[in-house]
Amino acid sequence: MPRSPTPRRRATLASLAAELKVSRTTISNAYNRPDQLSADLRERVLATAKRLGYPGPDPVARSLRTRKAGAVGLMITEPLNYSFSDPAALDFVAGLAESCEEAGQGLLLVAVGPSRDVGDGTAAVLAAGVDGFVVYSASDDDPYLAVVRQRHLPVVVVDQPMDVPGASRVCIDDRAAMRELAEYVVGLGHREIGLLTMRLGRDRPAGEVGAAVADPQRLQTPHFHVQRERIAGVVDAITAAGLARDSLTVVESYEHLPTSGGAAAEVALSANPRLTALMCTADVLALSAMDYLRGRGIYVPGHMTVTGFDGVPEALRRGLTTVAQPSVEKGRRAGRLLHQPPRSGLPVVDVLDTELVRGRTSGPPA
Amino acid sequence: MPRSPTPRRRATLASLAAELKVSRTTISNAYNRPDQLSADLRERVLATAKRLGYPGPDPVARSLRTRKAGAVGLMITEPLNYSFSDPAALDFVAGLAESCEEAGQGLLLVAVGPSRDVGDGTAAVLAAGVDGFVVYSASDDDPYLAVVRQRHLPVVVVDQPMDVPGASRVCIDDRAAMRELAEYVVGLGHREIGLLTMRLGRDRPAGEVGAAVADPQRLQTPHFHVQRERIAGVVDAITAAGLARDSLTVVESYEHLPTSGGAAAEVALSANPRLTALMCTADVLALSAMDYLRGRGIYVPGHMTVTGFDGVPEALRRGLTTVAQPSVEKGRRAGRLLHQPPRSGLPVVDVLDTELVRGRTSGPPA
DNA sequence: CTGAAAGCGCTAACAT
DNA sequence: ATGTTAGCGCTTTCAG
Repeated sequence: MPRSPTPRRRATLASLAAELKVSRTTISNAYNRPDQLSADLRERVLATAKRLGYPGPDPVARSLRTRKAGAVGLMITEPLNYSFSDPAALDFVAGLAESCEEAGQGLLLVAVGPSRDVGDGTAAVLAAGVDGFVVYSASDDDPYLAVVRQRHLPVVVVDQPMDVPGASRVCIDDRAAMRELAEYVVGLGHREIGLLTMRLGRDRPAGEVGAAVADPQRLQTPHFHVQRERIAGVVDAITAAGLARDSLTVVESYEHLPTSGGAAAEVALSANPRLTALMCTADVLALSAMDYLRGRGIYVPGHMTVTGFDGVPEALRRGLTTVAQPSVEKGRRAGRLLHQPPRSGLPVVDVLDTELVRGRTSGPPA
Repeated sequence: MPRSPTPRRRATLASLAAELKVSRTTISNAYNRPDQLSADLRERVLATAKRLGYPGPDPVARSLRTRKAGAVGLMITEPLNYSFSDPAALDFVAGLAESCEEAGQGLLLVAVGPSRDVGDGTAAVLAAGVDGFVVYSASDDDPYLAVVRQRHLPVVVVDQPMDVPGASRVCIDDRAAMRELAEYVVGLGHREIGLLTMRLGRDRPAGEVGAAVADPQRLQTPHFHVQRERIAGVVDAITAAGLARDSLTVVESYEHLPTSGGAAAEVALSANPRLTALMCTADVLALSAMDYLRGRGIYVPGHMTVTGFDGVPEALRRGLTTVAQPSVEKGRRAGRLLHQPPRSGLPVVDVLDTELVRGRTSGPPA
């Protein structure tokens, strides 16, 4: 009569070996190197394993021994549930997931809400059993980034920050892309332009909520390289066109909510009612701004030109003028860089192409 | 002069202990139980750690010892990149991620593409260092599910399959929800109804591609409980209304692509041109079907009633008549069930509420 | 093809 | 408050 399939003490490789009166090596080989033992013996091992309810070598113990976790960690600074509402971020995750799947690796989403205390020794970033990290769009001074770096694991950065020694980076040329878009907008004749951007720093100025015009000082402390570059791109275009710097009204959104774009648009328009174009550093911002404008009876592009950035499906569907960037491919590349590091061992910077999409939300000023 | 921050051999807890001439326990305590040693000593430990580039206790070794991985695995049968294109699945993941974040746990996306060989000992499911699994909508006979169960870890099932011994389950009453929707459609006067459904089995009938009418035999072998129940719900309504069983044309879509709904609609309409309503077991199917219909000049709801299932944002925005289910909440509950198992230790079944959404895509037959 | 020995890096009891 | 002891479960040389 067969023994109970669930012995009190969970079966281990050792107990299986004892049961079969063979060495642990043999059991290990049965799982990891089938060619190292007779098919017959292997068969017996597997059968006994099933009988004893042995699930195969413990992944954690194996990881300890082999120094391979079989997974990569994805560090996102935003709360996870926000990231899941930004289609661009999502596409990125999908691309990364795809490359992990190909490589037979797991993808560990690391909980790095801004709320969590870094000092906490149990921080998930520290606890993650992974072979490397992908850092998605972190601020220059993200404390978690420091923690990740400390672990001495391979790191691939996506978008930002720029300067992580030893880390490869996948990005686009944000400045050039935004400049091209701004040149197009300026070329249409716009002279009073609003620029709605995401958070410029991890902090927010004391007492501020929602969105506010970013004063020059705020623009000097940009902890997010990407936003900085995109703003610079617009300034480049404006300057090149001989316009005054103050034809540009920059509004920073502190929150990343579905309605943030509308709120920022409102702030921009009350700061400068003569705006004829709203450029946004993300499609989600632009789409929300459009919803807001429609609610106010301001027609796009008749009364107001609106542009975005990212080229997410919904934006393209709605004809938004924007810069399309290959978010999915970013994810794939980031994964690949981790799974198959460059032969040289030196970090690489992978700059992907973007494309200006002239949609139906831009036109000459009224 | 301080030593090089990167010694050839990576610093370990033991080497730190040696350096400081204290026991390993003390170092361990410095990280895990700050209250167990003098603040002073702890300070010294941390300083030396920094000097030696010691990143803190190795997560894998700690996991082995404590038997906690600090992460839960999410097993999705579909390829990951598909899942990232279904908003309902995505919402679910977002909810799960949220609850993991709350619990300070990581979320490991396990690569379980249909392509991977289960026999492969390196299957990611086996290799995942996790404390439990969430199984999202797997077929009754999913081979990976068997593998997961073998690991003797806590398992929470979402939607399906029904019968996983020992596993809690989060679900909705698919049959009742679909029946209510079908009653509404029948109540509008429809007598020839098409039902477009996702895959009914892991396999597909030999030689089939795209979509095909599901014959009675195929309807007998439903490896997906959810689809089965939803179909049953429609049949319930039809039967209750005194209609013949053959007023219903069931079409099964074998692929899960953005255009699958349209393809299935085409199949349904050529199988029975007199259809006046297309009910779909997923919003993504319905939305695609609507696109198809529009392309053919078939107006909704004038010429054709279309209904969906899930209540994803885009569907609600487009006014689809559908059943809204709380996908995000499903994810949260699943996570919670894993992180805070019921006191009793007994598996629970958590049936969430759904809501019939009477949109603008349903009306009386032409 | 199989086995014996030696840890991987850590923490949990249990002293002291 | 700190140290000692004893593994967690596995893989990997290296010999037979």
